Amino acid sequence: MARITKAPEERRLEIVQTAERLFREVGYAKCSVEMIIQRIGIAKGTFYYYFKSKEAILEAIADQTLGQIVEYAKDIADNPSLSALAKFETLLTNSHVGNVDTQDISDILHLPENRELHELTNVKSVLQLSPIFAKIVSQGNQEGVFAADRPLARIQYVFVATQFLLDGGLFQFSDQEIRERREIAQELIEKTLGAAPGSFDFMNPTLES
Amino acid sequence: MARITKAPEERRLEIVQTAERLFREVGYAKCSVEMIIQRIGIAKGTFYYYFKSKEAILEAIADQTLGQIVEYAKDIADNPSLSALAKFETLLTNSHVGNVDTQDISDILHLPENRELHELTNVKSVLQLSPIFAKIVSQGNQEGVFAADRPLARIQYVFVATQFLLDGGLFQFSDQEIRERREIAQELIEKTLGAAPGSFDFMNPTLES
DNA sequence: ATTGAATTGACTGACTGTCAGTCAGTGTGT
DNA sequence: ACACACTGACTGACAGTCAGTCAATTCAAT
Repeated sequence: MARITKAPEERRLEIVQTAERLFREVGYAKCSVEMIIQRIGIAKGTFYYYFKSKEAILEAIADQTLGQIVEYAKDIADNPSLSALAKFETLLTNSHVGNVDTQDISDILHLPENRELHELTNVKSVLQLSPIFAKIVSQGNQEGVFAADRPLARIQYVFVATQFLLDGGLFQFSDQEIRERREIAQELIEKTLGAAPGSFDFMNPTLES
Repeated sequence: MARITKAPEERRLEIVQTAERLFREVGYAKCSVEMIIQRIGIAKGTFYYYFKSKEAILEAIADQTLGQIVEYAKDIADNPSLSALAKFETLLTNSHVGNVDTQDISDILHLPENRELHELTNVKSVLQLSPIFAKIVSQGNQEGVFAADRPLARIQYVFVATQFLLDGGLFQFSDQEIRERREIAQELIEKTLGAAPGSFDFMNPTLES
């Protein structure tokens, strides 16, 4: 077959992007390496030249996505002109923080067959994002809006609960159940951080359109 | 080969038990159906005569274990001579409730390669156990030791956090980190249920041996 | 400067081994 | 003679390997 060489960067990206699209279309388990390489038009060996296993590329995709989110969160957290509460509002309402899934990738992750990847991503996102949130909590302590010792442990607790309970597919809750649990989440986050009741009202907008 | 026929019940149990032990020893993914049947001395077809897939037996094992725990929890919850707090203490300290894993099966579940099963079990245990806990919370409300509306949603929130955060392998925390997070957990559970500070001291025993 | 030999590293694809799952058929108790 | 437990060779699919190919790059000799 005609041999086409590309810059490693480019090839790697090509493989990642194609794999990502296929994982979304048919699910990780059902997507064979064969499918990926045929779609691109490369040989089996090329795939394994870049990735040591099929799982490795999955992690690469997840890490890449999470990396973008972490970067975004850091930007917000380090912005000196925002109050702690404003930072929380930005991170929790806008954006995909607290919900690892980019719009694009969320479908993949919520397929039942991708449970494993999903949990992996959830865990990683908690571990990487919680220190950033903890920093914001410390800022809030200094501003006097929070009163929370051991910010990291506290943030992790509520983060995990919110992440795993409210995040997409895991618990198959109805809209009503989700709404109720989000209200509880707000109350508990406020209590956990020692914030005034209502501080996190943005989590439960009363939609009057 | 010499053909040995057994009562279906017995055969089924034999398969489940052997599979359970092997999953523990080598992990679910790395344990082939071949291994299981060779250990027992049956043919491939026999395995598939009893279970429609490899995953099916995994679920059977998980369900069986969870079933025992749920039954135990129900017994405690329905015991009219125990106070709500006593019930919580029994369920949270003794036993494997809030930690699906039986001593025996916990090793399997915490192998990294069994992440999928692990999450499955965690989710199922939350869904099945939380209504039981919610009942105890209602009892506590009547006794005046708790003040918690929407008990189910509340319980699920703290349950998920505690389960996913503190349970075994997921977050690879050190002993020190676990201890700190358990203290936070106690505080938040008390706040969630509107219980007096210290009500759940049994969660963090000061060990003076 | 030009040649061409040596080296590198991206790339190939036939091949291996493994495994989940199937099925046509066999033995056994009632 | 019937049904039900059981058999094991077989299939198809797949992840991963490896010996080798090819083109670009480097560099030493002319």
